Amino acid sequence: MSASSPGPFFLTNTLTRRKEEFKPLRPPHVGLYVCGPTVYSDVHLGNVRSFLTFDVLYRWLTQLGYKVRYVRNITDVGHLVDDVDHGEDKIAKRARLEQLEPMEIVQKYTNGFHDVMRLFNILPPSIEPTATGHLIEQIEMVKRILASGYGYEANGSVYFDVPSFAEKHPYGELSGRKIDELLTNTRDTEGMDEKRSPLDFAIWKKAEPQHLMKWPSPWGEGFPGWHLECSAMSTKYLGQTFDIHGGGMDLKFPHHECEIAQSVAADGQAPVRYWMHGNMLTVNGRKMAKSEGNGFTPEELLTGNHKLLEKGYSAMTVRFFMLQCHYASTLDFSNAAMQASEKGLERLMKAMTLLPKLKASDADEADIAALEQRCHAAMNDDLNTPVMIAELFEAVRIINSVNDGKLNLTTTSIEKLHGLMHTMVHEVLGLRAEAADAKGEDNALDALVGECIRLRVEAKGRKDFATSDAIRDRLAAIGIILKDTKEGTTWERA
RNA sequence: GGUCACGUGGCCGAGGGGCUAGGCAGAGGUCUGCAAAACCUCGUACAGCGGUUCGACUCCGCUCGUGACCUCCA
Repeated sequence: MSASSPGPFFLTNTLTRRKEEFKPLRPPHVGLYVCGPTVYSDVHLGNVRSFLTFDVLYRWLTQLGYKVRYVRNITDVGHLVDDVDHGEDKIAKRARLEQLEPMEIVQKYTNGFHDVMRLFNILPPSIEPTATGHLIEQIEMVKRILASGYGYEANGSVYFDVPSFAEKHPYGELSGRKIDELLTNTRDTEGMDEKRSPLDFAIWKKAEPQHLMKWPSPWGEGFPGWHLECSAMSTKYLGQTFDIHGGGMDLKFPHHECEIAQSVAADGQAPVRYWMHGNMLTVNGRKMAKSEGNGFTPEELLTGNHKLLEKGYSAMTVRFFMLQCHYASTLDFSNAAMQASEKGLERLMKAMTLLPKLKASDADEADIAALEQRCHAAMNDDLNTPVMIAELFEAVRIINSVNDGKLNLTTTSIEKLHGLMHTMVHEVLGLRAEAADAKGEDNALDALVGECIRLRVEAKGRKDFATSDAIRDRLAAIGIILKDTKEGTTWERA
C-alpha cells in the first residue's frame, strides 16, 4: 500500500441494504466467495460484468493490504433445464446435442471461460473449485441438514424443508421475501410433487437411469441440488462464516437465500457477513441473458460481427466502459456509449505513456497528494470506480499540461503521480495498454515512416506545403497519423 | 398479480438538501503554414404533480414510464 492512509473501506451489504464499514473476521485475512459460471455455453458480456465487479473488489482489497483468499467456483453439474421433476441436467443436455461426453463439454467451456477472463484481464481466483470435485463435501452437507431436521428424503431425492426452517430461523432476509407472500405467489399448481411445500428445494436429486452425470449416495444414485455446491465449497475453503460473498443480482433469490438456509441448517450459523450483488448489463433496456438471446460473445464483440454491433471493440474498451458505471447500477450497452469509452480510454492511456517523459521543475502547481486521497476515497466508498475515473481524468489534464510546459511539477510530484497512475490504472482498474501501441516493435516500419517524415520536413523547409500535406494525407490513408509538435513530428497508428 | 429498484443536459453515466462530477459529441478560443493532438472557456440537466424546508434534482406522498426478481440465469 502506498504511504498515504487509505482510510476505512465501506461497501453496500445487500443483507442490510446499507453501506457498512468493512471489517474482516480475521484480519489481515479476507475470505471472498463469488459464484462462478455454469460451464455449458459461452460466457457473454453480462457474465463478464459480474466477474469484473468482483475482480475490482479483489484488487482493491489486495491494495488495502489484505491477504485475500478468493474462491470462485465452476459449476459443472447440477442445474436443471426444465422444471423440477422432468428436469434434465443442462450439461447433459448439451452433451447429447453435441455428441460429447459431459466432462468434455465442461472442459471446453471452462477453457473458454478462462480465455475470456484473461482477455478482460480478470485475475484468477486463489481457488477455483468444481462441483464435481466436491461431491463428498456436498453429500456430507446433505447429511448434516437431514440431521438438523430441516431436510427430508422422498423417493431418492432429498429436499430442504423451507416452512419448518422458517419457523425457527429467518428465511427471505436477503431478498426481502416473506414466506406467506412466497406461498401466495407460487405459480406451481401441480399437486403431484414429492415436495411437501412448493418452497422446498432439492439438495440431492435422484437420477433417472438415462441421466449421464450421477453419483452414488446414501439415497441412491443422483446428483447434488442446485444451491448446495456453493455452500459446501465456501464452508470447506473459507469456513462456516466468512467475510464476503458476491454474485449477480439475479442470484439473490433463490440461490443465495437457499445458501444461507442450508448453512444455517447444517452448521448453525449464518455463512456470510457481507453480501454483495452486482447489477445487470442491459441491451436496449433489457437484461442481457442467454435466455433472451441478446448476448454476444467476446469474439463477436472484438470483430463486431453481430447485428447489435456497429463495429468491433477491444476488451479493454469494454472493461473501461463497465468501470465508468457503478457496479450496483444497471448499465446499458450501446454503440454510442462504447465509442465514447473507446475515445476516453485512448486519452487516458496516451497520458500514461507521457508520464515517464515529463520534465520536472522547481515549482509545484498541482496537489498530487490530494488527488491520491480523492482516488482512495472514491474506491473506499463502495468501489466507486466512476468517480475514481473522473479523478483520473483530472490527472490526465495535469499530465498533458506538464507535457505542454503549461504546468510545473517537481520531480517528487511527478514520481508520486507516476506511481499513483500506475497503481490506479493498471493494478486497481486492471486496464492494460493494448497491442495497438506496440508500433515500435517494427523497426523497419519505424525507419520507413521516419524517412517519409524527413522528406516532409524538407518540403516544409521549402514552403512546399502541397507536397508536405500530400505526404501526410497519403500516410493517413494507410493508417499512419503524423503530428507536428515543437519537438518535431511524431507518428502513431490510427 | 406480489416484492424491489430506477427515471439526470445530444448520448453514456456520478452525485448528493444550499458548493464543478467525469467521459463522448457540439460551440468558441490558444498554439500551428494548415491540420491533428493538447490546453482554456461554454451549455445552467435532474419524468410529472403535490408536500416538508429559509432552500430539493437530492427527503416524503401520489401519478406516469422503464426494468429486475418471483423459474435456470452474472
